[in-house]
Amino acid sequence: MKKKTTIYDIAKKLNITAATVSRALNGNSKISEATRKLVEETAKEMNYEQNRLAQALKSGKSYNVGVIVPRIDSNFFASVIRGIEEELYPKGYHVIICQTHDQKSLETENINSLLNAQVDGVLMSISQAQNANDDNFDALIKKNVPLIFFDRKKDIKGISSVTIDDFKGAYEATKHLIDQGYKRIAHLSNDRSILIFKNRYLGYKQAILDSGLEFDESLVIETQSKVLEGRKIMKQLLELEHRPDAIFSSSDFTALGAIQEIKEHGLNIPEDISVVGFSNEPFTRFMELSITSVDQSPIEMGRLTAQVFLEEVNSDKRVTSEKQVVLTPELIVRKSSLRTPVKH
Amino acid sequence: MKKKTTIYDIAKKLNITAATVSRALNGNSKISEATRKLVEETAKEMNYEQNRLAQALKSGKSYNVGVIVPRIDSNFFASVIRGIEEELYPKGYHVIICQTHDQKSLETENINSLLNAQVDGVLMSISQAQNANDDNFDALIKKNVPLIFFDRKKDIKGISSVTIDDFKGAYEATKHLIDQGYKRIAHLSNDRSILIFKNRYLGYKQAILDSGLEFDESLVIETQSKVLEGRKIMKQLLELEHRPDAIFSSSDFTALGAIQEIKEHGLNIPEDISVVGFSNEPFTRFMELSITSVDQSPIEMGRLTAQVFLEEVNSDKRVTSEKQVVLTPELIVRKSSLRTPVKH
DNA sequence: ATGAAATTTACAATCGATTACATTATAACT
DNA sequence: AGTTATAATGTAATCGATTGTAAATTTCAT
Repeated sequence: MKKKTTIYDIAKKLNITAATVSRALNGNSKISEATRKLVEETAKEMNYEQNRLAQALKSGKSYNVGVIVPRIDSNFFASVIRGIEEELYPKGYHVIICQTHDQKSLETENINSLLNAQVDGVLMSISQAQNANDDNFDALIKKNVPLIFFDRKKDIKGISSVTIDDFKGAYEATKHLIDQGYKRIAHLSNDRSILIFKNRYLGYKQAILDSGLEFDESLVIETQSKVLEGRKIMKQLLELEHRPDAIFSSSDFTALGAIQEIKEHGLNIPEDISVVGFSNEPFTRFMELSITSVDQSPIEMGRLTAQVFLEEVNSDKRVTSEKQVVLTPELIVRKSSLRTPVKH
Repeated sequence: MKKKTTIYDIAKKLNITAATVSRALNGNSKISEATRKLVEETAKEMNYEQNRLAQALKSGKSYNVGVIVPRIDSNFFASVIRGIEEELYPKGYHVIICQTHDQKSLETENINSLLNAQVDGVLMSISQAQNANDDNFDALIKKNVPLIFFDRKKDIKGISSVTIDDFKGAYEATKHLIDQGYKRIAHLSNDRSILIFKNRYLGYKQAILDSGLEFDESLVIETQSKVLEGRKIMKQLLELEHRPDAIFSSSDFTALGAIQEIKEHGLNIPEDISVVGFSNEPFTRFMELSITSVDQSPIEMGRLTAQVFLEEVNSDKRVTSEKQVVLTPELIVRKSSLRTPVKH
């Protein structure tokens, strides 16, 4: 590598001190207009670029933030990340993305690895908890590294978060099914120690109770957000003596699996069984049988998460006033749940 | 933040020098077993963690590498990244992921931004070129920062790359269509200044020529890898006087768009028109009408790319022997192109 | 013209880890 | 015992940028 020009090189060339160069470049008010201009020009001339590592060492800030998500090949997380980048890049931050693949061990590894890389903060969506302890976050909290949850959060005192109103999203999705005349609505849930899934479950339950339908706990099945899991569960449901006539899934992926299984059994959607997903993944729109889903405005979520981080990192006070931002979800009705209007 | 313990703290506690601590921790052979153990123990005791920034400054290595891709919400790129991470994490590297969204300007921005962050190398899949100049890479090359292309490459002297044999993949896909009896095969191409698209085009062309079919340049359409673009183009093709009876698309996304449009026109797949995509995105398998596609073994590609990087970065010699790794693609035949065997 | 105030720039320490070189302690050998 | 080889540790410079404090220079008023 060609050796980079440093402020010392500039200083030598101009017969001044590195200190002056540094101040000139940083807009320190104690520097005369004349030298500032001179310095800036020669800096450009010599292709000077600030050595971030040196600056990081001095300031204690790396201008790197870690983003931890279960996976990046879902449109939802990819979009959140995009939102985060849009907000953080202009401020000079870089984003290090880590995937947990929903494994607690990888989550731990990622956190340590990010701490080791001296990140200025961690924005994360937690993975499914194999067990209940939160040692993972302890390391972050102990070191006082700003931690912000988005979407999949845990309630931890003092930790900010940006989420959507999952209860409301689930409630409206379920209500939509009820309004369409479906009576026996199953719910494909997920690990309910993660709040979003708990809230989706609660929203579903409340909608059923509010409508006077019978709530049947046996129609709530906990599974993972994977197509094949959806198929497996749906198969079981279809074999029930009194099978459901609608599915509200907490994930688009399981919803997709369910749809495949239903078709394979020769049933029609939405005539025989209706399906609603969650997240508004692009494929829900692109399917021939487009899937009704709940949009979570992921880019907006990413932007907000980044903003909360910036606020925290820029507040010199240790006020750590925890902030809970909650977005409103939007139900997108598509073919998979829309019964053709009854013909007279 | 709690102040971290440094090697000086350890040194003070043991009444030795920071230098000794450093050497002990780094396994320098000039340190006695006794003090080494002592140092290691107290380090653990005091929760010592190496300050990467300081080390980076001293060594000139940041242990960060940049990965630039058009987007991360495609399974292909997400998987390549996963492969890269699997290879690089154990070696202590971190991966900074940047998206270009196929915009040249963002590509430029990302490269500069990564250089500014002092990355030790850049692994990238180039975005569509709005124009022909390669100034983007010049900055990297000039600074002698290891650059490695994967998948979407440009031929630049001295730059290594990891790709698949796109020609072969396209050839076999097209041959498969010909073998199925299709005679008028259109090709949805993409910016052919990017080699993968050029090679897919050439493979398609060669397969047609080899089979004795007539090659019709007007059946080759250049478009972008988006569902809606696929629809648009397909609409035009269907309006042709002598419309194609098969489509070989260089992208799964345009293939999907094409399929939607074909169905909307009341035609049957694969009876009336057959469709083959490229990349083996998960949705190609999950569709009710599963889509024939070409698998690119993305995780393997990622791992190999990372390996090539490690080789380059660890070779103190400036040998810069460029390395071209080429993987073999695999055609996955599915419903969208498989004619039911003729019944007698 | 002279002292005080204001402005500008230089000096030197610092962030934490690494490392060439110097120094001390220990062992070995004649 | 004396000399040398060897092992173990210390000293101090270095990476590049920042910043409190000191010093130099200029400006201004009298």
